[in-house]
Amino acid sequence: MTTTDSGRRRLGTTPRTPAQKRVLVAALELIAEHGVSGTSLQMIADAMGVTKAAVYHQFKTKDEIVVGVTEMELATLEDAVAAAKAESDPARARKVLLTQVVDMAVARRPWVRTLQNDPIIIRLLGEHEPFRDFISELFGVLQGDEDSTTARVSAALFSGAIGGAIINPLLDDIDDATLRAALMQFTTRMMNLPD
Amino acid sequence: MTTTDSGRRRLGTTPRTPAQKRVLVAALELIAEHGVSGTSLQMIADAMGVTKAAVYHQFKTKDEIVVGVTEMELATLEDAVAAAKAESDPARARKVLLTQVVDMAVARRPWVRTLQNDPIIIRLLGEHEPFRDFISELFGVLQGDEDSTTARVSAALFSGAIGGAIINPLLDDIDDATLRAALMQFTTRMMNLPD
DNA sequence: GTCTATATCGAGATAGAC
DNA sequence: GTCTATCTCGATATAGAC
Repeated sequence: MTTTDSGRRRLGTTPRTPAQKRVLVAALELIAEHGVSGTSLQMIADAMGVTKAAVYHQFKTKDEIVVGVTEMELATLEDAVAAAKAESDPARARKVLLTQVVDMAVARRPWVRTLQNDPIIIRLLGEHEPFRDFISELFGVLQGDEDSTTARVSAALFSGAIGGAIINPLLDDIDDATLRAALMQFTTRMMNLPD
Repeated sequence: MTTTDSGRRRLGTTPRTPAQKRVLVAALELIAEHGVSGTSLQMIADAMGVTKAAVYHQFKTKDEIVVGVTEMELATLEDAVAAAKAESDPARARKVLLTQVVDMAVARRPWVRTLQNDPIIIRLLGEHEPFRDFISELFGVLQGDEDSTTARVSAALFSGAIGGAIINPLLDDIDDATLRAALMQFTTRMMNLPD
């Protein structure tokens, strides 16, 4: 199925040709490292071993590529949000979601920084409706459907700590498993979750 | 004086003409909003009401402007680091430093995101020796001079949480005082500091 | 689906007058 | 200290052949 329970169109269900997927994969890696503004179509084309014109044949504008890449990555969280919403207990729902978010963030360290901080992605997340809806749904679960200031600050601290810690050069030499464990311990303590 | 106890040259002591200061102030605001790559010299010139050539007369390259802006902002933390190092008790030293860092981060919300996440600033912080030395000194105090994995993860979580929370759109409508209090409560709990 | 070639624009940067 | 004018390069983007 391509729609969620709330009627929203699932992210990542846009049909893509193999050539389009190759563009998105190449663009993802470059954008994660250099940011959107720092990544040119020439760099993407070079990474693929083709010319700029070939890339333009797949996507009409650079914006479409950025949207495509963002959509592809956010899609990995769709299942986590769905699973969390299926839980009846809000605390357990948060636990389920947080575990998945931490896993995803650790597995994709470089991209998380860009997703959370690149000025162009930020603007995109605010202006592109499917992204807005998804983010809003995700943070809704994180806040446990209560709109207290404390809940919002906790959710923001959580996402900031994850995003910030994961890309801090201080932690470059810490392996994924250790980092994941430390982050889970931290988030569990911060957000008063069940073990 | 322009050197620290450890012999390092203090950041922010570079002599600047008034015209240079005007450039840095204009550049700071633009870079904070659009990132380094997203800020052109034309944008800086327009914001100042002069031409590009006038800007180039003050700084030979865009890189020098970026270095200048970064130096100017990091300089606001020099006093905090000095005060912290003057404390004999490591726990109290961290407390002093954290308080100042939180204050600075809250007061300069948009810039903190760029400082921590812009790819070009990141590279600069790693390559420009004065910046490397300062950052290293700052994190040294944060870690309390013990090199355990836990201390490093805590320091990284701290800086990530501050940076991430401060610019999260979720918290845009929370006033500075409330945000500062929430961050202090969080950091105190996270890093096992005295109240 | 990919190519060569090209158009157009804006970027960083410089020369020299005032 | 600022200006006009200009250079060069690389960016996004398009046209049309294979």
